[in-house]
Amino acid sequence: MTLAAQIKQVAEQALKSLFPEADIQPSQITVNQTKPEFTGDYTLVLFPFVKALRQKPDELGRKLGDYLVQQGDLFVSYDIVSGFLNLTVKDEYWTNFLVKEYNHTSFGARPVNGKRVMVEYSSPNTNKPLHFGHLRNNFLGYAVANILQANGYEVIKANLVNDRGIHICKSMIAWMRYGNGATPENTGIKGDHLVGDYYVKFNDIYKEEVAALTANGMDEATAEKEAPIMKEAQDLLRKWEAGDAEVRELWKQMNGWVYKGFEETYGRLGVNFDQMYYESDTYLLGKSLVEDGLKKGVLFKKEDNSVWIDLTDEGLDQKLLLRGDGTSVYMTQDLGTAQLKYNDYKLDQSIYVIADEQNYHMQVLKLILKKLGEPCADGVYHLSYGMVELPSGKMKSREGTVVDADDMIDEMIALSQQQTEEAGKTEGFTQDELATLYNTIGLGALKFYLLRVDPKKRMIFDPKESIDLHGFTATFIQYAHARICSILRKEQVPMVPPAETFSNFTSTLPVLPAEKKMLLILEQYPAILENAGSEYNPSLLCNYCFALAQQFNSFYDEHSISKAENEEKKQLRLMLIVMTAQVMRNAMQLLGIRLPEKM
RNA sequence: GGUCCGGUAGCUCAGUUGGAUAGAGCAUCAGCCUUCUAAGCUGAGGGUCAUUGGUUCGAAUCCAAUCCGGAUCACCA
Repeated sequence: MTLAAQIKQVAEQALKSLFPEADIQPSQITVNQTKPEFTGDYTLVLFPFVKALRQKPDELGRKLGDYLVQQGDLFVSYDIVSGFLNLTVKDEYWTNFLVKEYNHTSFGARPVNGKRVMVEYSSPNTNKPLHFGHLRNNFLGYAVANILQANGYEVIKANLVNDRGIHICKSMIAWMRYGNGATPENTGIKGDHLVGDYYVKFNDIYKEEVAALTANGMDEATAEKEAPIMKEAQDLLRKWEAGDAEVRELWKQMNGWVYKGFEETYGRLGVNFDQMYYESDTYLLGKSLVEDGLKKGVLFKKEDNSVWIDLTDEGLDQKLLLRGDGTSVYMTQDLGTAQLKYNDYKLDQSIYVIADEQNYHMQVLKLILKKLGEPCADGVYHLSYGMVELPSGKMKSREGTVVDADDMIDEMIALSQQQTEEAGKTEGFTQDELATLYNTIGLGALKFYLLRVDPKKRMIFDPKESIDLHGFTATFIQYAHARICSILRKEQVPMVPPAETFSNFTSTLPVLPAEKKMLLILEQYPAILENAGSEYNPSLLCNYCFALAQQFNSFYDEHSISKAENEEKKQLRLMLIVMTAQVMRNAMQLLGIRLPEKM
């Protein structure tokens, strides 16, 4: 149990035994960390009780404070400041905590809870390369999956690839018309980029053709439908659906190029998947669900034979589930895929990492599953995140106004190289080690930049401003970690010392303020990790790690570790920094960010 | 128009069920490297928490209304 929770419990007990006649609700008890300008570690707010107990705040505080200090073994003293009971925890608690946990490699992780959850993320279209917005999705999904795992869940990372449909046909038709047999091999262009180039080409030609038609007097709406290249793309889609061998062959080939490109990018990003789903396999699913729904009377048919669900009593609209000709729509296949996932893995929870533009769709999906009585319905959770936009607005791959993911990675690595060289910190590294270091710093900065903001908030990225390597960044945390490792190397203490290393440590001296600040924050890690899991919010770990590194840097500045005042302080501080580095590594690893031992 | 999300320092963002004088980073300014890594530390300036009203011992936080920004409401995916 966390210290804050313990204090809450002890306070409740104290109130009950001091005022047995009063009705104290646990929810009334608020325990906060004491503000730095007051003495104390944790603070109990007295106001909620003054009325019920008919006590003046300060009197109540004295009674409570006396009781807590005398009866319990947690506090050494208390202080009352206008209605706030500031409690100081015994040094003994802190040193015991440190000795017990300093080399605990999985500190904060929770035991397996027997629940299985799928995190679907990335889910790219195969007609273009990944851009900056996809990065947020990938980092978020990967981090949330790790965080849930650390919270005891069995996690399956899934990727539902949108490999069929009109978008890929657009790339295909442009390649057929203008490609001259271009391949990644004979052009040297990465496969996903090559296919993306033809997607852009399609849109250029399409625009020209529409312009030509309107110039001849056709109205725009008709022109958009009648443009030859669009009709050819649609024709291609029909052929694809009919199983035309030639079309399928080209489709397979071009998708193959894209997959190879994606694989490379995923590798650089450090993300991976346990289960791939392809829409070409799943797009026909869901029809049987619709049939069942009709039988159950949950769905209804219109005159033209199309199938609908009425959600007006939920404040929503009617939603189409099957076209008049019996073909399925997006929602139909999503229903089927939800069922498929559930049947494949018997999931307790199914998380979809999808941008907030699909909030309505996901809300409706869950609702329909519920109305159909599907067991997977309750577990469906939309992890909705805000889109990454440019100062000029949304990124549009059709118009080529995107920040490409591969380019961004290259830029970040180059930036970290440049700044490392400028700082003159390249000595003592081999070329290979430097390459690894630049990668660690560059990708760390990129990931942290995208993960540090509350997922549901949209964010604006200005490509003109490079991502900072100072302040609230991964670099800051990496640097603190490297400093710790440097001390440990010097003192010949392993990163994870065996239990006997500090077995002769005994605590006799007071814990100093800077030391206690670190212990306070370290003790809070398990609670932060749990929160990050229950809220699906990696940014909590970003904030936490930054605060921890900040605290360490202040500590480092104020107290020497190697040349501590005496042996006891040296040992205590070594344990302190061992644990700090361990917690940093654990938390950052969940975010997919590595911490160098030297930088 | 309906629904949902957001509005906190010049900029980017924290602020965990309502708690003390609203905090970080960037940028600006002033200090700190014969001492474990200065990618760091210390300090200063900078705020009508969009607006108004309400709830109460207490509101950035809860409620209502208004203003601004965004998303969505397809026989698209």
